[in-house]
Amino acid sequence: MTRILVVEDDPNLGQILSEYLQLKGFVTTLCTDGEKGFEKFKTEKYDFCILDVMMPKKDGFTLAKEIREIDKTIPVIFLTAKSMKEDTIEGLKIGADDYLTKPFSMEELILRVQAILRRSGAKSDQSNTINRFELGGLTFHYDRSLLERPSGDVKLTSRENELLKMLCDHMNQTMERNAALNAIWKDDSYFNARSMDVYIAKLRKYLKEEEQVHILTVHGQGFKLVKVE
Amino acid sequence: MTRILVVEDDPNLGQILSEYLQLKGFVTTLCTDGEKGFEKFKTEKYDFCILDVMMPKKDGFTLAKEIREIDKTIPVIFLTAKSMKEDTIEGLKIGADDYLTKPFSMEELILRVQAILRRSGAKSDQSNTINRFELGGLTFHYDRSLLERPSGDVKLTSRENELLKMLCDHMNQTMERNAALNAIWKDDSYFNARSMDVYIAKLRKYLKEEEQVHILTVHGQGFKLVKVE
DNA sequence: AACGGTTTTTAACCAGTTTTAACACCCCTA
DNA sequence: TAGGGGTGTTAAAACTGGTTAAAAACCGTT
Repeated sequence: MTRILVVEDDPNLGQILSEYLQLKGFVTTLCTDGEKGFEKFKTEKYDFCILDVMMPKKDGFTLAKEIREIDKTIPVIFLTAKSMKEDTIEGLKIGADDYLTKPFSMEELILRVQAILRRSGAKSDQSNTINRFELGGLTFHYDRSLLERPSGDVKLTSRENELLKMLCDHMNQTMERNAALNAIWKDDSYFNARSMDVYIAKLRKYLKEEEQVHILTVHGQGFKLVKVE
Repeated sequence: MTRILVVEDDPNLGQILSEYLQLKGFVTTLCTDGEKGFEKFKTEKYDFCILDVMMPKKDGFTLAKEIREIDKTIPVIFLTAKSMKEDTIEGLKIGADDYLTKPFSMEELILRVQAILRRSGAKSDQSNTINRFELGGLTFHYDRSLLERPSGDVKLTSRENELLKMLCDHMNQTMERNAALNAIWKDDSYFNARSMDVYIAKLRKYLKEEEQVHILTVHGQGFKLVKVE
């Protein structure tokens, strides 16, 4: 799971950006100015920042500088309206990982984010991710692809494992179909969608014995892993 | 020391490039087509790639794709005659770190190389590979091709040794099939893939007595050496 | 060059995983 | 309440990997 902090003062663009990233399987937080962005960054854990350069109250460069004081290695992409030389230089000094000049295509943004994540290696995906989930009387170990149950453990296949992980990451929230498909199947085609339905059925079978936990469908949207305390 | 692989089909440009980089303190290898470039990459260790996009036999994108299967994090700069949009997208998909459109100044190239190296951190010094891995109650000595076990040590053959090393280097992450095949077998053909499966089975047999450690398969992707603490 | 032991590849068959397909059912809306 | 799209379920098909053993390649020694 990759959590992205999006700070963009244009609410429309910010919304579109945020939703598109979620569709592609990322978890995002949107802030509309630099100060709010910094508050968010201090209270929650993020793996990636996408920052507008020109913003009221606190500009993107200043924000990046402050963020980098807390986390020196977090990847940062700047969004900038102009492609001026001094902007580029300034950004590089702070340690920007990439630049996008408005207007840009969503596809290009996604590709750049993925390129940077690939380069920065698995260290972020690794240490940040939760590996153990308590599901009532069951325990799910993502790293071991194992679901521990009183009635006997289940070795999960990789698809089962990824899907259950994603449901757990969205515990008590709706996990959108397209987000899961893009994150796990890398493509939200019709057949992959049906494939996912098959896996949901399998997971339901595994979880059946634990009454406190079940996967419910949100018609037309996705699935929700519900845990009753 | 930073070793740069330069693949450029124009011998004049390639020569100038190569010499200029050497002047700046880099160690370079020049290849004049994609196939030769890939051969070089497989047999020697590099820290950086500068690839021409349009080349005979094997273009820069294809080459980069193959290189990235072996080393996912190695920085790549493309040299391209045109600055077309689809080229950019295609390059980003593969994970380009930067672009230079011909003609470019040598100075600009150097600056971009340095910027990327600064960004990707001081991990260029990989000449010191780890030789000893603790696998629960077992100890794997790569340099001695030896797996120490309570029940008796195992002398590993070179394929066993390389494969176990690669799994250990990717501890708790997925080691991709193609990456291993290209790195160890130097070729990801069908039969080599099957050969690898045979070796995975052998390693599993050696590791069987240690419950904390096992190789699990990530269907369609590769294998993951998991260590439970 | 021929031998014997070791390592690696090839082959065949089997087992497990994932996708596709088909059909039934449900939910929403016109 | 009829219709269409979304979902549940099951089973077969397609694909990928596990296992074993024999064949081939390799290597040092004679």
